[in-house]
Amino acid sequence: MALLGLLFGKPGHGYDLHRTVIADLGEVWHLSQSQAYAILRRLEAQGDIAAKEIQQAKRPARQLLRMTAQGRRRFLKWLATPNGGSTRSIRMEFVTRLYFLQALMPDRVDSAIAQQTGEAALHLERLRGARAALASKQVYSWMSLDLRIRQLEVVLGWLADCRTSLLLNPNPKQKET
Amino acid sequence: MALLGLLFGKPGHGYDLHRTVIADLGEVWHLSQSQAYAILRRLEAQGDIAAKEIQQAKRPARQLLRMTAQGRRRFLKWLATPNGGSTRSIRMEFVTRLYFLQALMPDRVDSAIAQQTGEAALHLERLRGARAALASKQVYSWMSLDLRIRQLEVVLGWLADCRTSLLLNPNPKQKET
DNA sequence: CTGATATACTCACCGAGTGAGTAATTCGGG
DNA sequence: CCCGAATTACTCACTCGGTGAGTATATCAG
Repeated sequence: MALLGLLFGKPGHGYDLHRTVIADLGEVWHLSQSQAYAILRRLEAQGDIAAKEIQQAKRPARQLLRMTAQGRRRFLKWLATPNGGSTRSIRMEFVTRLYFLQALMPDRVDSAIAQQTGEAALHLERLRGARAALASKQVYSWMSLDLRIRQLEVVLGWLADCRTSLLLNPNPKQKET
Repeated sequence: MALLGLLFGKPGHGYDLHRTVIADLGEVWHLSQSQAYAILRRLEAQGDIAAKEIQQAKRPARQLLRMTAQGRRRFLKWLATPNGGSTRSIRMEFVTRLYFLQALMPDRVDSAIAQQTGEAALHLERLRGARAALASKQVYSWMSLDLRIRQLEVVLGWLADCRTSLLLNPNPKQKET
């Protein structure tokens, strides 16, 4: 979805998309070049992006990629979908959503954070319930769940801090690594 | 490695191994049956386990699996290897190591926790360094790293709590779900 | 006696991810 | 002016993680 989103508005080449992800979201995703191309092939096969071969004088042809109408729909839908209670997906997908929201529709950043906070709080309650329901014999399941709960608690504080720092510091202008 | 470890000492069937994982480590790993069999096939291909076909009167043959000497070496090596600084691998692999350590060599539990704490603290320092080194432009990489740091801090507290609760409550006797 | 549950697997498929390789162009330095 | 290093732009082969459905038999409760 990050690769798809980078084609929002302006077409581009696989190579550049990968470089942009590295530069802007390098600590969020670890994306190898081959993986990027594999994902782009899939997006094309699904009809979310379309490629145009551009013949060049001396170099081999390059593929200019653009988002299709379907891809646009899917991207916007993804952009509005909260990321549930997995810490991992919050650290990766949710941060990525913030990246695009800030760039494309900065007025929605605040509500996205609020929405995600709600999701996380809900999930936290479910996990607390599950932890309480575990038999005392299941020590290791309990330990694992307990860690997840503590981490979600941290996420809630982090989300609040994200909100204040993004509101104080609007439009951070990325891409200038 | 969890599947391999369950064959330590006593041979067993893929079916039972899967069930044991579900029962004892259900919140640690989410392992489908087919995935379990796939992993077992790989372990066999690698020579960590060996299968013996057991013909039965009316039913189709079952595979009795046992650990090989090589598998034993690999398992014991894994059991002594700390899990670095990924919160995920701490929640999953490290907890699994504790599960086996408690069952097979309970006297090593304490030092394993201490060792893992050291690893986590080290990693935490590295992450803090990386966060400090980030350009102020890279807002989203910063956010993601910041969350990882907060989560590792939580992990350190959790590890300390694990230690006290496992020492107070030795040999929890699993498998009775 | 019949239908749910338990036992014990297999198969086909997709997505995530790595590492190496290819092939051209540009650019800086001796 | 030429050589080598970096940059641009991509491909290939492979392994691992994971899902969902299907198969076949046996047991057991109502």
